[in-house]
Amino acid sequence: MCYENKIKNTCKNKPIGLYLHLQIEMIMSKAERTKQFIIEKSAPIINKKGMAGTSLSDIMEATKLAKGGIYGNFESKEEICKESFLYLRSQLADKLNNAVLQGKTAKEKLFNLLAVYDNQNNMSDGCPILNFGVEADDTNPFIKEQVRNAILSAQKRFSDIAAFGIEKKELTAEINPEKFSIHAFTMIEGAILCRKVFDNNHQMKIVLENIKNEFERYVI
Amino acid sequence: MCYENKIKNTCKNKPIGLYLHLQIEMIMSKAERTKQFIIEKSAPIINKKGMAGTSLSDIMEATKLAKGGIYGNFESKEEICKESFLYLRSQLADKLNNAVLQGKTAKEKLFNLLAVYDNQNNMSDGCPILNFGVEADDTNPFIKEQVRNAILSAQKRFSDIAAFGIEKKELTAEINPEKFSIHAFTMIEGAILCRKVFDNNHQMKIVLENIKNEFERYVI
DNA sequence: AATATTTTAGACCGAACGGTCTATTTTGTA
DNA sequence: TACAAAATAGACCGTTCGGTCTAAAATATT
Repeated sequence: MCYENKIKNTCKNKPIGLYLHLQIEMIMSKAERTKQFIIEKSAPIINKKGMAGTSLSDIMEATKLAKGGIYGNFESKEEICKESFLYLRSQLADKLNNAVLQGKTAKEKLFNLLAVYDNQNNMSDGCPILNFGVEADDTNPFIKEQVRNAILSAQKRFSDIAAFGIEKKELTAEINPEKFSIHAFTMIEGAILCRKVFDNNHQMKIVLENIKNEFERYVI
Repeated sequence: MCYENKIKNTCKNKPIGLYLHLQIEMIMSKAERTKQFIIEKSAPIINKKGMAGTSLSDIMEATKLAKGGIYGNFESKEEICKESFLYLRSQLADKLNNAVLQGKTAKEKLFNLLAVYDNQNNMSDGCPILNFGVEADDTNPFIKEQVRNAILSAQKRFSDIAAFGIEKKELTAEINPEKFSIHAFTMIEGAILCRKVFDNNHQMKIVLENIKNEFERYVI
């Protein structure tokens, strides 16, 4: 069976295009593009059904590729899981980092950041930190370590905002950036669990309001 | 192969013993006792490795029973998973409820309750709400519903304490029991994730301190 | 357009999966 | 102690698992 039109083949010798992602596509070999394609199709499924719960046939179906097409690009299902987590993590991190960058004041930065968590479309199959973290903690040391890094980055986003607020005399020095970041992050992860289990955003709203209140308590 | 000494067989006609669990053992048939035995051995494994990640051979190994011994008492692996969750949930609920009962004042009740969450031995393979909730949300409607119930019970424990505090004039009526319970519960679940991923209790300590502070803010 | 290289399809593999069934053992009753 | 009923062992079942391999197809190079 032919598999043309599955992955558009961009000739290496084409003139450099206007858009970064097209340039990247051009630099990438066919195999690299297929690899990326497999990750993009697999990641949401693994995020949803879990690593153990996702089979190779799930991945074959999502990509419309046969076994050979998968294993020509990855050496194991495990590798697909690892790369899927890194992909999901960076996708979400980009959104969160952008949101922070859009704000000028500490308050704007925080509120923008919280808005990303508020909108479940930004993590429609759940938070990869939560999903992979819960599954990997007892079974997969590599992913466990990646989740650790992801949590620290996520918390640093919060503590950086608090520190920025202190520096800009927007907040009193009494706020403890580390503690604030831990309160915010843990509550949000708990609220993500509740959002998935209850299929509504009720508890998330209350949690985000509480984080805002904690912040406002230190506004000068 | 013989399997005596695996499960002590208590004769139905023995005089009623002093201890409730022995009485219960006597009332139970052999099959009921074996069923309970299988759950007790399987639940920690399923809690740890997940439902999809636990195989029947894992359960056979843990119980030292053959396939027939398992399937004579359960009709599917799914049923073992369901009953394992209910078992883990009730085990933990008992500890938490007891802790609350030991306290006389609202403050004592809350601090006792938090102490249970603080001690990771009380949930050595992780929180079943978190573990089962994350896996079941997209794949298992029955367990998803049970997790919903478990979350509501866990949160009610917190809001009941706040309401009790108001009633006893220990707290101002300004505390919102529902919101307080959501802040506390979501933060603790997030902290449990961090505890498992970082293999330490650092963030849990900070979270519990924050919950206490929120409570103390309303103490009259 | 011809050719060398890369990539993919899909048949194939052994192992492990969840689950069934019957002969045998253990248990409860008398 | 004998016997009926209940419970278990383990061989067996078809299916699916993750993974390999080769011939064919697509791609890159000339």
